[in-house]
Amino acid sequence: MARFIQDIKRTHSCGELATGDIGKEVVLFGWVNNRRDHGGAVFIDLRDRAGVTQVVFEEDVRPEVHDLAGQLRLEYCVGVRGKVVSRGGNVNPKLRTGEIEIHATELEIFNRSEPTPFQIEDRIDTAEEKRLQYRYLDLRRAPLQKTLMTRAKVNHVTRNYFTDAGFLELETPFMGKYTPGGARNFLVPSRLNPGKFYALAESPQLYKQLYMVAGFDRYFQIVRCFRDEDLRLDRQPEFTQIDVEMSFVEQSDVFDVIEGLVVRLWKELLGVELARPFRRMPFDESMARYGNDKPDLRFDMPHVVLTDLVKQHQGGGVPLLDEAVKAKGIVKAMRVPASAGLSRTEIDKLEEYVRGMGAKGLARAKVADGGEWTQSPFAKSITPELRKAINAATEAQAGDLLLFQFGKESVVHTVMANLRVHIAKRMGLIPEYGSGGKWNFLWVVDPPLFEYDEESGQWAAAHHAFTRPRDQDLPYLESDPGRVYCWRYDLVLNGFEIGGGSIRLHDPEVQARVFKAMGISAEDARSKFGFLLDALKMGAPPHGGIALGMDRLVMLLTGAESLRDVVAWPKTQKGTDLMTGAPGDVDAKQLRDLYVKSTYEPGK
RNA sequence: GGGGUGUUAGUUAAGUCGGUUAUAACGCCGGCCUGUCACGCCGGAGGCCAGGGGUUCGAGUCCCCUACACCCCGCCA
Repeated sequence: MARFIQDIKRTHSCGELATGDIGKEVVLFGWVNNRRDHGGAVFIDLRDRAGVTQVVFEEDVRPEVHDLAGQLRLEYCVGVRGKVVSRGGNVNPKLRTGEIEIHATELEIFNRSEPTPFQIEDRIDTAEEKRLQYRYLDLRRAPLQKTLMTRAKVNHVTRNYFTDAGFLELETPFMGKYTPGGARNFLVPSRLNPGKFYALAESPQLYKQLYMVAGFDRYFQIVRCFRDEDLRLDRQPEFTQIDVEMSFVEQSDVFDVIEGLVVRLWKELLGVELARPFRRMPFDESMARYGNDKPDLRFDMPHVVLTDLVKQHQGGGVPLLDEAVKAKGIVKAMRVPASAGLSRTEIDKLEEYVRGMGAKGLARAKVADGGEWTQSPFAKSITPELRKAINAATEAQAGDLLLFQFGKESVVHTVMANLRVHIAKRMGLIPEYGSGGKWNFLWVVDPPLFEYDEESGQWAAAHHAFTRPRDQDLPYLESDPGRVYCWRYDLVLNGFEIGGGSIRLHDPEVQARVFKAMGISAEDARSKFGFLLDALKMGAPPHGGIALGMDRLVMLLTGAESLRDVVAWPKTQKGTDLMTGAPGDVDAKQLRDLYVKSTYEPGK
């Protein structure tokens, strides 16, 4: 007797049969997506990753097969043999295969299924906690199947693109030496070297630069990276980067290559033709107008920096603003057009929202017909001159609402940046995915090389210590590090940073000066980065590169709301895996073998 | 480290001012049905209301603590 799998092989997927196949005998394998038992006839929607096909078991054709079909329940895994038949007048327009059905002559139940903890439907309304606990069931759903297929295709297109362009796909170690600065590393104890630890690579940065020194002048890798930092909607502790490095290039060469990739991805995955070149914006402008270096430019509603205006007017009669600028803080405002129609209650809610981000409050002013302010803590004391100047600077019209933040620069930027997006969402300025969508790509360029770290009182690398400063700024490296700008760039899409890179420092002399400006001694630099510093001294070519966040690309390509929806097996916000229970305990012997002892005391 | 939201059948939710036996839909179990496709009809089972403590004559409901999940700040060169 012929058996499924051994003798009866699958002939088609559940997503491909159409009227052209009518009359064929076919074999489908899959899962019971739905059943409708009418007594004399049993209808089964059979599902695999390609789609769904209706199978009919009729009592008067094969009574024993019909009886077995009566036992079928949701998610049973089965094989079916039968004939493709036209549905005649019973077409189901919602199914791709809805013009045909299979009249089954044979059925095998490969495996029954207990009732699943949640139903496998396209619509996802199950708590994420439950979905993650049974991720293998969650992944049976069509939307996640589609997402992972998109992910596979992104990998495929990327490999083809770079390989065609003469790049070599080369690997780098995951287990390396800990280097300070940057993200916190996951550590791996070394059994063979008691008391020593490997660090899991937070990026292949140093190795890819060394590939350049070695002469592999065009490198790429689709690579996992590990960072032991707190998680977010768009941050997982292990994530995938499309990592690229090139020799003998300047910034625009990197942009050309990456724009080419992105254009190809959007065309092949979405059929969308993107315009090139992508827009560019200096870092300082991005901070001033949008409060961060990853502005969502699908809508405008910019911030206006009022610090200088307030200074010119000696505080303009408003003690709070005066104090803020005297304490070296900044003052920013944002004009919310009257059309937003924010009620007083809604504005009060906004105040709660910004307090959660460290704001002390949310000063506001409603602009009246003559330009006067109402509903504002400033209304009584502000001088008409400053008020008029602010109205002019923000282009405020009657009915508009002005929102203010003042004080510590970093807080003001963060609060205003989030507020801008928050209000835009409420106003419906951000189009839904798939609604003709906007793809606002942006290169944020020319950031400062250093940022001042108030805790240590030191200038620290804003990104990493191997970024090349602008030649014209080199004279200020010692005298005024804050005005040294560099060849670093971020690629931003719709408010998400999807990539970042730089032209690297290949000149050992400048490198030494950068370390010095950062307060890192030559000995220190040697012990931490000696191998790279040596390499730079041995004919290192001018080089630069970039890394794209592959997970974020897929998230944006698919319209997913969270990185967890584009990662097959994601971690929770506390870094746990609800399915396997990782991270878990290990026994004492394992720890002894590794010369590791836990100091953790529960409850402390 | 900090701020916020949430946790009620297997799942998703409702549950009023603190009041009697905690509802519904889907799923599950039993029965009927040959054209359904969110099939339909009849019947049934299923709950430590996250856990602990408190207030009260009485708590799913009010208060406190804990756990877990999510969102944000810090952090993420």
